[in-house]
Amino acid sequence: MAEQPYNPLDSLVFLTNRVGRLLSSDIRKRAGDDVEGLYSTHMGILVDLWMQDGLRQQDLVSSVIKDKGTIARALENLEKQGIVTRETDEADRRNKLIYLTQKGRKLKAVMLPHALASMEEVLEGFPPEEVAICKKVLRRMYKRLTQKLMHPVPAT
Amino acid sequence: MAEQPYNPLDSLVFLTNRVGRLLSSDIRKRAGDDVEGLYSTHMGILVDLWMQDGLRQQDLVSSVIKDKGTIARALENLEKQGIVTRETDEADRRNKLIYLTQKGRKLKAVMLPHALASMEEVLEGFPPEEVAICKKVLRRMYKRLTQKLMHPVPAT
DNA sequence: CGTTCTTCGTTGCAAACGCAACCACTATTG
DNA sequence: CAATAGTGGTTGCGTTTGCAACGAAGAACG
Repeated sequence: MAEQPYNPLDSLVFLTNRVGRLLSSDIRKRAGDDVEGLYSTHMGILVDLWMQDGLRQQDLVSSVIKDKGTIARALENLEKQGIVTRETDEADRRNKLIYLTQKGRKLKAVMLPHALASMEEVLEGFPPEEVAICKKVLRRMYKRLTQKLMHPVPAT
Repeated sequence: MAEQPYNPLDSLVFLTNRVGRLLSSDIRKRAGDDVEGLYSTHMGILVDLWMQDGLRQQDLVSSVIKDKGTIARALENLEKQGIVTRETDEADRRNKLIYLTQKGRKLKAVMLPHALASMEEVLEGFPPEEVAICKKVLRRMYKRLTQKLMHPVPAT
């Protein structure tokens, strides 16, 4: 079999994964004590709740893309830290609705400057219109991938 | 304090992390049994070795962005599976050089079609020139972030 | 209604992870 | 060339993770 030509640097799978990890890691370093005890799963959950408070636990599972058990225990942890509360949905008692506490909402204001500072440094000197297109493409990919997750295409 | 306006969908940290995870997850599903027993850390290591065989273990630590212990044990696992070999570098006996076995190289050919199929589906209908710009921006970010990792800027 | 099927959250378990302490080897300095 | 500092890899420990089995609540069907 011929050698497969494949350069990961040309692959969006590789690039998004590595850049994502590096950015998270950079922001985490900047934040230092501000994120004491907050793991990447916790951050993922928080970001979702910052977008929309009161999500169902199941929404977080599909959004953060981790196991339900993992999310359950991460929420348990966040609840202990006083960052979120979990309430049974009385309209459908199977669901639990997750709400940020004041402390949880405050964390957003704490994290934001670190994230902005990191992005500014990394993107310095990049043509803004190219960055805009990059975001646009990623947003479209994100949308399509999450939709696919909801309605998986049966094997053909 | 005023409410912080922040939409994660505008943030490259959020987008790269989520899209990266979703793509990996999609490819993993497609690959099925082909990646039996291969975790994300393993895949990260393999991709690096596919780019350049015979890397030092330390190179993998900084590239995959995981703890040295984690990489050490992942390599131990891959070695047991007969996918890589580890040899002490006689030029500097502190280093260990990691080489793909034939089985390890073969995995590249196995994974590639899954990755390509996934990307094709996700990017269907996207303007190619926009995708190209997206990759270009990510590549630049990747380069800058890894360089920063090697030569961290002292706190100012 | 009662039975069955599905969805959502929890829990037990083994594997993987990050952190820190450690050992082996090399480089640097006097 | 001896003493010290620095780099690379391993190992122990507590925590997190994914998987699978389970239980509780609602939906669908007769």
